[in-house]
Amino acid sequence: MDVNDELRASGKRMTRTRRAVLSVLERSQYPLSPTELYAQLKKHKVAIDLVTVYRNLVALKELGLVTQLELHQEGQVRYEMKEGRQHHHHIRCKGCGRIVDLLLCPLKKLTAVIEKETRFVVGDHSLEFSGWCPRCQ
Amino acid sequence: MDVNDELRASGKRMTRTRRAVLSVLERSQYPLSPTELYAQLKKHKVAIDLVTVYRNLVALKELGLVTQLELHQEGQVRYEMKEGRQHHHHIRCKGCGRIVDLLLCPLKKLTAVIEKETRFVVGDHSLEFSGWCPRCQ
DNA sequence: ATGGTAAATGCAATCCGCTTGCAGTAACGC
DNA sequence: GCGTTACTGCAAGCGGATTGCATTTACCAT
Repeated sequence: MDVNDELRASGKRMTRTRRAVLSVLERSQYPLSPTELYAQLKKHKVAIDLVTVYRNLVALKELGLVTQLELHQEGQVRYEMKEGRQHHHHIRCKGCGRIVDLLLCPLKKLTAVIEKETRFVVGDHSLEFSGWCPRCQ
Repeated sequence: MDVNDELRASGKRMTRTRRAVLSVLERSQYPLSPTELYAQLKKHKVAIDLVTVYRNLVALKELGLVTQLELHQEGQVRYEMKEGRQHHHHIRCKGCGRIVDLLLCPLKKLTAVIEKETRFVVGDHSLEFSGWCPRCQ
């Protein structure tokens, strides 16, 4: 089932702007904020309103095609394509803002411990690091 | 060195409003957002401006007396007294919003791994869980 | 291919958490 | 007490995100 079919399957449509949003997200090496995504679209001469960017991101998130993340102390959200990538976390440089993937998640076991101790059913977790990248140290 | 001395030591003062902010934070069983803190103060008939709450929280954070945290998908920050408590994380119920302390942090070793792999110097991390509490399941 | 309908869009306005500027107030060392 | 300067309140402002509404557009049924 390709993206187009997934959209249709939940009553959504593939539009000019949605295609453009997906395309920029797919090309990006790091998670984008709505504003950054908007800027990219402008640069590629795509006529689109910032509001439409926001609404498309919400739609794609609902569909499970993109992941929303909130980096520590950034005050904005970011999105990245899910598309086959496994669950992972990020580290952000306090100097230059560069964001790097961490290809690990150590929280499987911990989740079980927490569920036992708190009697919560654990849904999501959020884990983000910040620090200084090699260049900014 | 008590709170009063700590304030003076960094050129700050103990004021009526600051005392009230500290008092509410000390009494709270869970981390408070500035707005919640403001509401508590109103309830206790403390005349104070919301801006002053914000500014006091910044000051107390700079002094290292309180910890600021950002829970996943909440869109606001929270503060809790540091006062002898060890580093820990939280879980938040998606139903009722209740916040519970998790008295553990499994990230010491992981931090070393990350530093080796990414060549970042890791500063902070943020780890928050969300799920469903016993009552809301 | 075309017409109907509901999703999607653009624009303006609005919300909400938080910050800033500034003039007046008050803490506290002398 | 007095003077310095941190602190406060009020108003205004800011940035990210959301909402209302009239218009446009995707796409299914015909």
